[in-house]
Amino acid sequence: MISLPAALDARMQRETPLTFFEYMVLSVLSEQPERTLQMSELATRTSASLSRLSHVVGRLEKRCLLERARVPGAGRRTVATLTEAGYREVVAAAPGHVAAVREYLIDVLEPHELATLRRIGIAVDAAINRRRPDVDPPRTS
Amino acid sequence: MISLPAALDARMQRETPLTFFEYMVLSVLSEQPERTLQMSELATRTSASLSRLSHVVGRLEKRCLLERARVPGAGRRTVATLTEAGYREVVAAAPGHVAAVREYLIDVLEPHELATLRRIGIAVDAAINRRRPDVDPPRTS
DNA sequence: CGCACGTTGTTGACGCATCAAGTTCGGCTG
DNA sequence: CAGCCGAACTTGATGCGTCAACAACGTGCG
Repeated sequence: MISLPAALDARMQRETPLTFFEYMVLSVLSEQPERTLQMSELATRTSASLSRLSHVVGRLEKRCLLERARVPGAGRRTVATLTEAGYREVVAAAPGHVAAVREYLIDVLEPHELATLRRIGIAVDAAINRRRPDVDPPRTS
Repeated sequence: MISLPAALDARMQRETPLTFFEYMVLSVLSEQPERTLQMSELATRTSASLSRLSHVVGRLEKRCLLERARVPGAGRRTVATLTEAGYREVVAAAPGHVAAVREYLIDVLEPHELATLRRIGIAVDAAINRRRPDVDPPRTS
């Protein structure tokens, strides 16, 4: 559990100019209808805090892989949209990412082990979010 | 896999003045005969790079939780030794750490799921270390 | 006997995550 | 309709991890 994320991240950065998390962000966007998603929605889908996402999106914007735009007349809502360059970047990176995950995880497990791992993930997530259902919560105490 | 380490780390830092990794370091030391271990050995047992360990040990030393000492006549060998204060710190932190791991992982799993998870861990570790058996390798290319 | 090399650690610079504070909206309430 | 509150982001400071370079120490080879 400790080694796997580190190993994946290390390998990704060797083969592509993308962090694992950056890849997740771009990847989620690429699957969206207009390649566009609101920041807070993007945050929950990548299981990141809004703060972290904002920083990362800021960097990705500087690298011209996506763009931000305020949604007028809708509070402070902001959407991020994948650019053409960003789309090409994800597409180029995808095979390597998939291969890494297969090599380190999927391919070394029996089908029933994978199924169990899936159940474990769901159970653990539930346990974590039971008393702390929010990421980046406002200070209530 | 992504959420669990973050959740554990967050909870530890709320309840104790120790990072999960700092806890591991102190904990490993506390189980040693003289509460003493060589840096490189400590690094492998905490699955960290020597560099990372050196930084962390440096900080822990500033906080007087352990001490470093060169071993004369043995290359550049250095050993870290837990102080009394360090020992008290681990002992105080231990129950919280154990409780957190139980709450988020152990207690939400069926025994057979836990057993499978164990096998998964071993398989994944093997896959990761197959072609990259060294941490912090010298640049050979 | 000297020096080149491998081992073992340490250090500094840099990048990323986190936390707390600030900002900008809309909506509700009195 | 005025002020207040919460939602949705952003920003800046701080701390940790990583990488590459360096440092210190034996050892074996020529």
